[in-house]
Amino acid sequence: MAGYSLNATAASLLGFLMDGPLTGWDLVRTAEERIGDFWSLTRSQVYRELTAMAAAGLIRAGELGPRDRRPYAITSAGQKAFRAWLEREPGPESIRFPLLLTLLFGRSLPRGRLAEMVAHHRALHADRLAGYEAAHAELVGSRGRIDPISLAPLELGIAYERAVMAWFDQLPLEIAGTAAGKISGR
Amino acid sequence: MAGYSLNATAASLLGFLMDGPLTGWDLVRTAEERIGDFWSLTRSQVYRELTAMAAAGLIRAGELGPRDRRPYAITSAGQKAFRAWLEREPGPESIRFPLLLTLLFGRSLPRGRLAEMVAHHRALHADRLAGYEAAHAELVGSRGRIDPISLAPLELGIAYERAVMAWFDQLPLEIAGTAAGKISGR
DNA sequence: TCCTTGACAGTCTACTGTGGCATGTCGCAG
DNA sequence: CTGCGACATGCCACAGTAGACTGTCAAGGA
Repeated sequence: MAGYSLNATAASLLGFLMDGPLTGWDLVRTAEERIGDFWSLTRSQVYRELTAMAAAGLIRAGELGPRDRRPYAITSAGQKAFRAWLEREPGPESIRFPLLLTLLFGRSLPRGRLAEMVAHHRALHADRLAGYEAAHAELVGSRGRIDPISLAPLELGIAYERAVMAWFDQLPLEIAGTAAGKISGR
Repeated sequence: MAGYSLNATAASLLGFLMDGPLTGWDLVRTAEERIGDFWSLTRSQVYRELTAMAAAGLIRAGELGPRDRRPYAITSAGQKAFRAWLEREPGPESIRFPLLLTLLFGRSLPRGRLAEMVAHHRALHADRLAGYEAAHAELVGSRGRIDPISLAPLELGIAYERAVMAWFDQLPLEIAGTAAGKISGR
C-alpha cells in the first residue's frame, strides 16, 4: 500500500479514472485515443494493471454490468498514488526505429528492395502527418479558446512527422531509389 | 532450426557477428555505439538472445577466455537467418514520450513544477542535439567520401532533435514558464 | 608487497510490455 | 432465429527493461 510504486501506464489509467469510473474496455479506448500517439499500451497490459491496482487498493472494482463490463473507481489511496507519480521527473523518451536497422545492415540487400521499404515507410509517415494536421486544423478551427496543453502533444507529433518526411526527402538516391521514394500513400 | 524466427534485437547481434566473433560484452558495447540511438537493448537481453541463438545453432560459442569472456561466432545457419530477417519489411517505429503524459495529466501540478520538468528535458535534448551535430561535423569533415548509409541515422537523429527543440521553444508560457525553458544544458 | 579501486564480464530475477488465442455476450440484419 | 460483428475480459508466451549480484583482472598508492 505505502510504497506501491506506479509505472507510467498504471498511472495513466488512474489519471483517466480521476474523472469517474470506467471499465477496462473504456480505459483501453480512452487511452488509445488520448495518449496512443505517444504512449503505447495493450489490452492485456491494461487488464493486468487493473487487477494489480485493485489488489493494492488503488482502485475498487464495481459490480459486473451487461457483457461482463466491470467498472473500476479510483480510491483515495489511488488518488494519492497518482499525485505522487505526477510529481516524479518523467523519464527520457524511447524510440525504436526498425527501418534504420534494416538500412544500416542492408548493404547486402538487392538494389530496389531497400528503396521499396523506404518508400513504404515514407507513405506511412505521410499519412500520419496528414492525420495530425487535419486533427490540428479541426481543433484550431473550432471557435473558442483551445487548451494549449491538449494541443501540445499534437504539435509535437506534427513536428516529428515533418522532420521525418524531410529526412526521407533528402536521402541519397542510392538508398531511396529513383522517384519511388516520393510515391504518396494515397 | 528451420523456422526459427528472429526478432530485431537478435538479428542485429547476428549482423555484428557477420564481421567476426565477438563476446556478449563486446556486442553490448558495439550495439550501444552503433544502434543505441534508435534501438535500445540491455545486457540481460543480449545474453539471453545469445544463449537462445546458440541453442538454435545460429551461433557457436567458443572457449572461455580471460574474465570468462566467451566469444560467439556466427554459423552458416545464422547467416541464412540473418539474410532472411533483412528481407522482411521493417516494423513501424515506436515512441514513448513520458513527458507528454505528465504534461497532459499535469493540470493539478503546482505552477513552476511543470516548467521545471520541461526545462530539464529541453536541456537533455539540447545536449543530445549538440552531440549529434558534432559527430556529423566530424564525419563530414574527414577527408574522403563518406558512406551515406552510415550518415543517414545520424541525420535522422539531428532532424528529430531539432524538431523537438523547435517544439519546446514554441510551447506557451503557461506550460514552459518564463525564460526557464531556455536554460541551456551546459 | 598488499590492498583498494574501478573497469570488465556475465548471471539472475522481477517487473513491464506485446501479440495472439480463447471465451463469452449482445444487437441487429437478413 | 441465425449468424455476424462489435463488445468485453482472461490468459499465455515471449520480448524487453532495470537493477542487484558475483566474480576477474590491471594498475597505482600506502
